[in-house]
Amino acid sequence: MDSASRNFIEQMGIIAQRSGSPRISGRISGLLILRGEPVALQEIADTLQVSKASVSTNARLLRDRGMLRLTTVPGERQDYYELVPNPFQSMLDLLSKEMQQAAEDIQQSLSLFDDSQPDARERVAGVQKFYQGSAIFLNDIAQKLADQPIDRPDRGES
Amino acid sequence: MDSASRNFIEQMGIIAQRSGSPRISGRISGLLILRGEPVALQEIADTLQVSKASVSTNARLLRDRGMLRLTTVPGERQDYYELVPNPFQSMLDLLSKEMQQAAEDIQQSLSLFDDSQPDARERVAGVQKFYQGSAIFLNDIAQKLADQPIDRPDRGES
DNA sequence: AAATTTGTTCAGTATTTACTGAACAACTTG
DNA sequence: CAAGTTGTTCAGTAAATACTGAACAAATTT
Repeated sequence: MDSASRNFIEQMGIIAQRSGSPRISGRISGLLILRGEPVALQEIADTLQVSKASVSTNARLLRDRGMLRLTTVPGERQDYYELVPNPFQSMLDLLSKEMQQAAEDIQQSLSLFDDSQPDARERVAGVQKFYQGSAIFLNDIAQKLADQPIDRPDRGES
Repeated sequence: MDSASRNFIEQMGIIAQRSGSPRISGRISGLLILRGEPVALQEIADTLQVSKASVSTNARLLRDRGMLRLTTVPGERQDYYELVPNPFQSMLDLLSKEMQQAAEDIQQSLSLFDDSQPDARERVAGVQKFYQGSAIFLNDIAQKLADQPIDRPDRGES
């Protein structure tokens, strides 16, 4: 593997880590972005020089976030992973859902306040609005992103 | 302190933790949102039942993020912390800067690719665009948020 | 200047998280 | 059905992070 690719993969690992995800998950994304086609689990492990246990765990994490999907190859027994058509849209979709969750948690908390401290209640309501609004905004961004996929030009379905 | 307030503070702690920040930093934000006025460092520590060392460290973290500011009270020796007028705008501003940083890191990485793998290079460029675009979007959201502060109605300056 | 107040830093600890190797389960092939 | 392949789970370990108490520094008061 060339040094530019290695650099990109490591970069993606660092970015993942900065945003609170396991470094390996970022590296996996990086590798699959570079490849642009399905890659076998064992090959991912070999290329990144990590255990297949880690690849299994982190690939599932990314799958749960909707960024990867499992594919199979006729006549092959191995699992292949590839990017979904618009991985970052999926990422934002999930982020939006998390913000929505936070909004609901605060909404719940807000309902516990009585009228004895109207100002505080008002400010909590403001926080709730922020999370609610952010969830919506993120959703909007994800929508706009749907028009400019980052992985492959196009591929059709069946 | 009433149970609604305690609940909100804990909720903010959990949300902070979910997004990769120390739980205490979330609790401090929560407390200051409820209060809506400057609170002394020692009082924060007492109220949250954590060491003042933790409050000192985490308050600085929040200050670095632009969410809190240090204020002083005439005739008082203690440090007082309060929310800035629009704490969540500040938060998004910083998030935007981080995305911008990621965009630049990938840009740097992108420049290392030669013409031998045009497709991969193209996809990396797509990732770069995503981060770049997200940084801009976040900035836009922050701007819109500037109109609806969440802490106090208004307060003037001097 | 001694005593007091107050915030920060730092060493140490506890907790959490990431990762690995090995055992296992499911499945396929001979 | 024995042998081989492949992914997952789990126990254990290594590494990172959060937090505390204590020492310290800076400033104020007596």
